[in-house]
Amino acid sequence: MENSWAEKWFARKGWEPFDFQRACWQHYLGGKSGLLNAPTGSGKTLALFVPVLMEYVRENQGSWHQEKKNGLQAIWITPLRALAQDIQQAMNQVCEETGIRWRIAVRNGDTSASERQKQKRSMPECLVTTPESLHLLFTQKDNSLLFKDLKTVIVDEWHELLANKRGIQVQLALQHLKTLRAEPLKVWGISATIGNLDQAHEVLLGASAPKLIVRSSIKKEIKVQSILPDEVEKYPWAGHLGVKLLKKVIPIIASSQSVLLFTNTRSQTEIWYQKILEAKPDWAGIMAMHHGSLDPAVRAWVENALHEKKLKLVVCTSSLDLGVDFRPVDTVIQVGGPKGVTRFVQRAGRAGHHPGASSSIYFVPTHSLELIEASALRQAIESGQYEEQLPLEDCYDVLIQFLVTLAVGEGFYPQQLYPIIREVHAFRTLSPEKFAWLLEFVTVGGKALGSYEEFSKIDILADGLYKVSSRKTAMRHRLSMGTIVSDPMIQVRYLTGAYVGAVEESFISKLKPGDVFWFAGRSLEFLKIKEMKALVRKSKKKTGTIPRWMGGRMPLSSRLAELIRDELQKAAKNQLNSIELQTIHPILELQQNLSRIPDQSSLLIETCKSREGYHVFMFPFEGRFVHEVLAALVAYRISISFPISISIAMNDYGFELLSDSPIPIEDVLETDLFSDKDLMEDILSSINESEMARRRFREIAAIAGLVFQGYPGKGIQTRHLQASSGILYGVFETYDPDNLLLAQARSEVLHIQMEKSRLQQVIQRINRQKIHLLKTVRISPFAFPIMVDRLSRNSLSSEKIEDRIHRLQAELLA
DNA sequence: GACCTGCTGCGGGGTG
Repeated sequence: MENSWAEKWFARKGWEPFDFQRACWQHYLGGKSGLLNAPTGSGKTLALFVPVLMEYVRENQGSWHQEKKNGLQAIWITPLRALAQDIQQAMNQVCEETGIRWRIAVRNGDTSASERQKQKRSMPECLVTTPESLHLLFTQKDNSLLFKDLKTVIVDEWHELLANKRGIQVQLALQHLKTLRAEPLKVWGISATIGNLDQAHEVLLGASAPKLIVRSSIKKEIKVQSILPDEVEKYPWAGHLGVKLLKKVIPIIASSQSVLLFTNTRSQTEIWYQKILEAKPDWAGIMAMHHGSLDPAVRAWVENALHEKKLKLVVCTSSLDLGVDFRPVDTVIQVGGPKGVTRFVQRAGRAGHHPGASSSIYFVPTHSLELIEASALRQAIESGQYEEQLPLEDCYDVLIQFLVTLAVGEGFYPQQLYPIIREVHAFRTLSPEKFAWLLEFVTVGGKALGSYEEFSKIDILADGLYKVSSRKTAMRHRLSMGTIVSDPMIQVRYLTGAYVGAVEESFISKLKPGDVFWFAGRSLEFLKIKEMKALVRKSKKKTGTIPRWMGGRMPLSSRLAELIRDELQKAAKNQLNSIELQTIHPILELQQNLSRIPDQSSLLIETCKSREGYHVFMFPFEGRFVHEVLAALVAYRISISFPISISIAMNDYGFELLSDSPIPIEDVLETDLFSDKDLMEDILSSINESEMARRRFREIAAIAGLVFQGYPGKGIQTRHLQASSGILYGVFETYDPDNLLLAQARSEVLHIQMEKSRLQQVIQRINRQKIHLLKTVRISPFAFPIMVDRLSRNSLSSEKIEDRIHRLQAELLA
């Protein structure tokens, strides 16, 4: 009977609670922790907020009208600031309608100083916050008092945090909060569907926690509709823009109320925005653009206008993947392969955003082969195959930051802290020796930095308490908390001083005064750099470079890669059971005639001679990160026996080796080109590992608080970041070779950058596969995009500089 | 002959 008010309240609203909501109530009131798996827009916030209230009412003997202030009862962690207000509103509505007097407050970077003060005097019953802001609370004076009444922590969108360092922050925060409470703390995660929900549960709640995953039975129907070119033979074989299908996209937008058009890159967003505006000038006031380099104020305006149904179209990047939960959108268009099933489903879910509604998404291929990807995506959705989000481990940078956080706050005793850290999934194997190393590092700067005062952050007080006493250290630490390290950005402003947005410094540094570029939907002429700002004015010129940013490269997920190989297998057997495969048939036929279509049991290798030289193409279909390493490995192993210079290129489908002399591929295939033997050694010899580790170290040094990075988008203070982290790297290498942060940098190169485990699986797969080595008379449709990729950029090369010069000389003399 | 790229996320407080 104790949840009767909730039932009545639902009934009064004419709702029927979903089964999963009831299940959450039951488990929650039974004192359990767990993980909720439900699609967005299905009422998952209510599923957990309502039982939190129920418990409160129960503990107050049914009286919820009391005036007595209660302490903080629940913390709601969200990865996005933009979600906080929405959650707060939804909760406030529940409280208003049920009459429960709860104060629900938001605390994040937008929270004003006065609001912070207010919260300090008296905490609300429920705090909606980010992982970073929660950690900032731990640096406050007497902060443990804030949490004395805490009963619940809910981690929203856990799948977004699980696989990155923010997820480790969440793990650390949970473990710490548990120690502040005598009563057991209830912890619930909310997650979208991912391939490893069990693991998501374990990481959040601990290996020893009883497994409790509540799955909603709500099936979100997702319809995938590809926009097909009229004549696939004439559609580009390579490329990434897809604007040739603009004519077919316009009518879809025209007949919709509000559309989100997702692209994969910021420059692609700029281009599509321009092209649509050219085609439909009358949409000028009702369409907008949204990506990470735009002025935050513009972005906020767009989000708001979307909410108020003022916009017909927003062209965007992943910046709108999340955070439009409560915004009305009826059509979603995806331009280009989304590279992963989860991302695609996430985007599709932006449309028809309420229980029961189906979502439909239009897919616009940017080149012909991408149609295979569309077909694979549909298969993935039908069979429910999602990517896994793999948790990170042993991130000492995050742990160092946390140690300083605790020391800035109330301080810690190492012998008490160590077992607590060991309870955290990411550090469950942390040895006492390593912990001792970390303590030495934060107190005296380790072996290398001992003489520098600024690296001796924590003092050991007389009673053994580890505490930061320097106010300057404390302040700097608060300013640089968090695990997100941005690239150096430079502001773009008009001569009048008006702010346009921020672009990577590397882009601006390539421009000459007078160059014209498109940015934020405007044609701008670059004038000069002044006070670390790029000054521009409006230009009438319609042509110009589009800025390129230095974003991520988003390789094809291994799940989707596997499904693409499945689709190829079907095509090879002529089972064209999707409209996409039928459409692309002429190209597949050409591939078949010139070469062959690889299936799951075979690896296709093509060789070809052209004016450029001798090509070898291999098609593992494993995504560009893996191909990059694989290509370097193969080139290296060839070069051991045959001293020829080889340049390499790759895309998500395969890679190319190019040389001016014939590549003896038959011979090297016989010598176990893909052998497991000495695999890692050969890989490390074939790539510039130390340079990669050095670059990786930049982020680690920033998170560990060794270099102060300032704020992103605020000038160019970050310029020296690479330099100073590079110096530190060198110092550690020489004077402190056992430094755990160096080891971490190398491990991140291997596991994150090169996807080591995936690489090993690929090698194993290739060794099982039958190799088809074919000589083609001209470049095949599969090989063409890889070649284009190489032509369009100066791809990395295994060729030594001297060799290249020699070759160029020889060409000149010939 | 076809082609010309590379995402997102966060963020001071104690004292006078």
